[in-house]
Amino acid sequence: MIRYCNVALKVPMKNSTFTYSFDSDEEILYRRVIVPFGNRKKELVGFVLSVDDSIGECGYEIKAIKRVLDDESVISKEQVVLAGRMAFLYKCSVGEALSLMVPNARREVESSPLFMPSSFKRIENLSPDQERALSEIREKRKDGKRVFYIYGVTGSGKSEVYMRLAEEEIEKGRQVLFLVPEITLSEQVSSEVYERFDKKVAIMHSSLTPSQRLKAHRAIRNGDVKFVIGARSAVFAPFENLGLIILDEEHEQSYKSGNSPRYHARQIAQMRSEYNDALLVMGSATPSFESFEAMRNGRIEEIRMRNRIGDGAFPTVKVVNILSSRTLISDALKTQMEREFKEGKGVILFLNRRGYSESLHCNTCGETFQCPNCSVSLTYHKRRHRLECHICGYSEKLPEVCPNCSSHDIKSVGFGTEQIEDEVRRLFPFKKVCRLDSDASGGDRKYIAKVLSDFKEGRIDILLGTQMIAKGLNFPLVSLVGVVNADISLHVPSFRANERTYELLKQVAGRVGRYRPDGKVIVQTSEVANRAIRAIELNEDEEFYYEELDARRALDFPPYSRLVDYTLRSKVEEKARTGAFELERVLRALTSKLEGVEVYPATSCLVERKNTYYRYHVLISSKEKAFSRLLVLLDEVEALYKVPSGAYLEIDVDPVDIS
DNA sequence: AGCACGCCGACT
DNA sequence: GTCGGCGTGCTC
Repeated sequence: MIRYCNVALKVPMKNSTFTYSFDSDEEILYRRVIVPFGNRKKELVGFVLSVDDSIGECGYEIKAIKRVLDDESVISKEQVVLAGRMAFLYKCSVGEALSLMVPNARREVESSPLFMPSSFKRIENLSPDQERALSEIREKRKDGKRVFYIYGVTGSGKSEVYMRLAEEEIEKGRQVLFLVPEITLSEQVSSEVYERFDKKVAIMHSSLTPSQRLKAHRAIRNGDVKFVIGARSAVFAPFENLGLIILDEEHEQSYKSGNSPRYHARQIAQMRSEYNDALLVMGSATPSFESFEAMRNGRIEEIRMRNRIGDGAFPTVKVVNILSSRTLISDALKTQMEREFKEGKGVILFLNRRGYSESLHCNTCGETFQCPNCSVSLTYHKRRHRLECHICGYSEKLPEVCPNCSSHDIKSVGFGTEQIEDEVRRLFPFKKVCRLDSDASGGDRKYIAKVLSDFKEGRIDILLGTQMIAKGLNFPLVSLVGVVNADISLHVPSFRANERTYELLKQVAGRVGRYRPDGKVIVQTSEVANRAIRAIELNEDEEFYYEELDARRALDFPPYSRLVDYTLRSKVEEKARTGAFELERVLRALTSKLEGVEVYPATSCLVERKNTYYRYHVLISSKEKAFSRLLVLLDEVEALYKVPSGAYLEIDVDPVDIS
């Protein structure tokens, strides 16, 4: 019998579902099929979303499904609902959203600093904070609350709270999803997880092979797996009976996807929690402003954990003004390092910039060495004798002379970890120094693990690194962390600069003092009066949030507004620019009657040219109450605005950063 | 996003 | 005269 199917295709059109006929009695709902499409050479893979015996009058020819790919359904009702909600929120097609949820699709790259949950071993004696957190969540859950946030300092023992909740859910026969910023589980930690959950565990590595991935999906879907741990994309795992989602390190940017559809794992987790009536427990020592505000107005239940387990104490923070300093390492930092060495202890130095110097300039003609593909200067990497673009990866041999005027008089401006390494070796010639950043490690997990264990065991005196050493790692013996320059994150032109700086410093400070009372943090900065710096110095966390929130409210920025960012790119600058102005006009007209929505003038992006593309963007800000009506209106953009040929339009709803 | 159709410039 | 540039429009 001939039946008619709605098939969702992975095409970037508003309506991505098309009707195809299918001449067989085979059950094909929620399976993938191969269909012809337009005049394309290769046929497309689509998802069958519904099957009907008849179809109404239509003005087009209905083509037949060529082949059925699966012998069972590969998506669930929940995932179809989720894809629909994603299409509406992120302005992608249903087919694009669904493609994220099946294992075979080319896997997206998830990148973020190292993350190592300390341990998943069961702790028998809970701290008072842990006991209270658990009973509060249980109580309020009974009262119908579903979304919780464990706002707890580093070392307060959030992990064990998560694990207890997970055990309880699994006991009830439900499944648990544990989201982390990045999976870098050591052998030891993963075997702890397997042991704790009776091997009914799936660890969603970014480096799983397609067949391992498929196997994991099957096991999750048929319930063999009870506990899934994974990064961003694991939020789409095909649970049949989801009872709990844990979102650890909620503030982490890596939860937001960098490519279309630009979903946020936190938002997806919210949707799935709602659909399944599953408990959602987020946690961090430095909540995002969105979540802080949500706790404040009661949309999320706040669970505080203010105390460190055992003898852990908060490090004392000393801020050193380097505004007029000529040295990279201040006397204060140097002196304290010497003291640490006298006690036989190691020191961590943190700097948020790779390479030797930020850029090179010719003193004769004034030329700055720029990337040929991007509008940024090239970073000098001394060890490799190369200039590199940190945006597109372009790299060239260090020129002997200025390519513009052949002068030898070239100076470097700004410093990175390589230069600090040289300086530290000069200051402490007899100490063992090791630099750990993505250049030094080359992403080699083994090498990283070796360096970290060498440092922990005292074979390295000074560990110098970027973000890579700032997060999640734990160094029990270290009592001094030096932040070489906190200005770098402060000076990025973003409304989140303070938030990012605060978060980073707090995380860095969390590396010391977890198990000791004498931790010290020295922060070198030229902005000693900055709110984020002051908050770290004085340990005034909530004050910082309140002050920064006031500033956000005054400017109508998140969390007091929602943002939608359209970016138009083209290799021809004129097309990108005029195209963006036209888009601005269309958006303005479209939203003119909508109260609480503002369209900002089109401007070039912060990095105007990226990977040979010129980029312009149009930003829309919306009050929460107008946001869903805005989303409805934005569905019209495709029809009202035609993208110039050779130009590409991308949309980012709730961007974490506007660039 | 593809892919073909279609209408104007310099080549065997 | 044709090859081919990429602007335009459609895809069940």
